[in-house]
Amino acid sequence: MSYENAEKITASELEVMKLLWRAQDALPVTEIREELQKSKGWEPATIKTLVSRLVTKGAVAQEKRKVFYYSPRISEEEYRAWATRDLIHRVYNGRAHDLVAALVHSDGLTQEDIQELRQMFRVED
Amino acid sequence: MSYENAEKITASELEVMKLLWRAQDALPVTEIREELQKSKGWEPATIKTLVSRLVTKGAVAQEKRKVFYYSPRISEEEYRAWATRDLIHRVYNGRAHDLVAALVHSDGLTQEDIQELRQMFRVED
DNA sequence: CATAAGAGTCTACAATTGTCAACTGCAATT
DNA sequence: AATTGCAGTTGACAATTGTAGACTCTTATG
Repeated sequence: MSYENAEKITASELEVMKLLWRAQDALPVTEIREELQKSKGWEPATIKTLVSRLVTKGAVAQEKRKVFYYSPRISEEEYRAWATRDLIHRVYNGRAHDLVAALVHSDGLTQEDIQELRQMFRVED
Repeated sequence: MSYENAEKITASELEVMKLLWRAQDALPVTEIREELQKSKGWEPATIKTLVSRLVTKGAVAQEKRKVFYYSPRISEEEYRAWATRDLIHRVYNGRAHDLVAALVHSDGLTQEDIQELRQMFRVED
């Protein structure tokens, strides 16, 4: 499933997705709750809502066992690709290379990053 | 004024900002309206709302003449920097170079883009 | 088997966003 | 001076988002 036509994932929902992406297997709500309660300070109810909305949106699959187990239906890479294209269109008027230019000139990259990127560009052909 | 503490600019509002960034001088609503009515099909009321909200948010300045003239208070570069940092944090867990990696591997860049980027990285030191 | 914990579902509610209409006052034109 | 058009302001309203409580039904445990 590509992210193309999927509904938009919101910032809060994205935190759930990131957790699911990090996990290798499907997770029961229990684990999702434990994690996000600690890291985000969210109430269990909030977490349950987010997971439900993600299921409704088709971004997360639920698998019935004793209890539902949840796993991502879109990969982090797909989402990243979409989010990046979205940024390029919305903010950079579709010019991908303007984004990279901005990156290079910003202080967002460390000297090491720049080195790495050079490496990357050398390797890519 | 840096964008750091400014309130978030929404997608619709961004269209107004882009117009103001393109214009060299401050613009009266008349011109903003004409442009966006054509390009976006928005009603005058909608456009007026967006401009007002941007003024309230501090993203746009109004200068009193016969009629108010509007101009950006934050530059496109500042906004781009902010939006890009935001993407990197939200989606790439703070790893700027992961973003570039994704870009390089995506089909978002043409072969020419890649050439250009190489150039960029060569020049940058 | 009775009971408690908590997963799953439903409902809620304020803030934000996308869209726009109505009113009000000034300014140009007759 | 009277009229008309439109800038500026206020209000509106539905959809989305962030955040969470309440209720129900299942399942593990005494």
